[in-house]
Amino acid sequence: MPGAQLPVSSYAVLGLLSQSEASGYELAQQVDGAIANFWPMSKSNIYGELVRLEELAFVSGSEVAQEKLPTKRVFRLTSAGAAALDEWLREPTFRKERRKNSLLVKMLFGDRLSAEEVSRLVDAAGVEAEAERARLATIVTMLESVPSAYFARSTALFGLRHAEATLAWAAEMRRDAAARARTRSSSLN
Amino acid sequence: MPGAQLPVSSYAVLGLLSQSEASGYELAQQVDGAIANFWPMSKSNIYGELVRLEELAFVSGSEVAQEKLPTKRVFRLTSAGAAALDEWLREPTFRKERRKNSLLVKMLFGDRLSAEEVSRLVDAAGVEAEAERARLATIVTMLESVPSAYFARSTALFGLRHAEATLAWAAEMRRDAAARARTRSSSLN
DNA sequence: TTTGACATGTAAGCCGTTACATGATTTA
DNA sequence: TAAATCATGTAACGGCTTACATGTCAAA
Repeated sequence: MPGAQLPVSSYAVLGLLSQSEASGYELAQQVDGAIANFWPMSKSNIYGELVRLEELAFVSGSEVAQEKLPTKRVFRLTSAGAAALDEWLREPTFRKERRKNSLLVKMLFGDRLSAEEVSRLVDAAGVEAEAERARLATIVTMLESVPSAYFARSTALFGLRHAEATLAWAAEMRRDAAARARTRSSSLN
Repeated sequence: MPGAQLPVSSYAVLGLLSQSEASGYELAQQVDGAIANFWPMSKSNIYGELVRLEELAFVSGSEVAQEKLPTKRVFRLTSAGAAALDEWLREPTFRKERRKNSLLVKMLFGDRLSAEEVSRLVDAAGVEAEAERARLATIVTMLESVPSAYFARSTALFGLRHAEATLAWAAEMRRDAAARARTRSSSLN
């Protein structure tokens, strides 16, 4: 009876709690810092997961009073939670995530647009990808010198390579569009 | 009053209907053929969209009786539907799709795994990416010779470049893991 | 004095999935 | 005779989002 399958968000929370105990509020901050790049979670989502995980006894929360600040509930991973996390981490069979990409939906129906409008879409995607590329390149370089951030760096590197792929694609699209414009205008003459 | 924002799935259906009228059943088949790579939709999803789009008068359905086959409802795009589609297609501001990737969640917590277990994850991702690469490379090449499939090819090319990016990343991870194993064993001596 | 950080949650609702339900016809 | 294709949908539910609700304290 291997653990009931939980949403990935559950394991993301378990993973964070495996590094250090935290309140829901603190988890939300941590998510924005690291995981959000490839697994965004809203505040409500996190609080909801904590309820679920506590019912499963995968985490246990205890109130911690603070001076001059509201009392918070700090959660820590239980051994059952750690076992569930590790089991999931080892599964190489990540259910195939269908990557949804509305840019490609637009591209597919590019026939309905003018060449200029298509270019605008491609350029916008390129600009976005370049920003992402620069952002991730910085992070990857920074983490290079931090041995303990080996795995964090690897996730950023994945994003970097994919941003580069998008840029390469955009460049190819621009070249193709130019070539297309030539053959089309010549066939019109 | 630019159109109320509909889910991307609505526009995907409108896009397909802009190419030819079709029944829900036929749309489901078309989705599996092309769009599913970057915007999968279930049968129920499609039927649901058709209900919504018909209420909005973006499509209109009419029953078509068939010999020896069940009657079907064939939908065609209305001019209002075409306008809504084109407006959406032109928007270069695709709301940022959070690309969710559970592999990266696992990688981020790679510290909890042994080097072998991490390798297994990376290898599995590599195998999957290679299959995807090969599949898409074939499609891109095939569509190369079909001028009318220009945009379909461009979507496949995007997927191809991203599969290559994943492969490149996996290769880097393997190299890093090897280097890491060396420095770690030497520091243990 | 108002804004922002700290802190926790509920409510409503959308998008989408899987499973279920039905029924004729064709093919193996 | 069983399975697949054609054809349309409903039901139930899961995951997640946004907006709402509340309240203290520190800083600008």
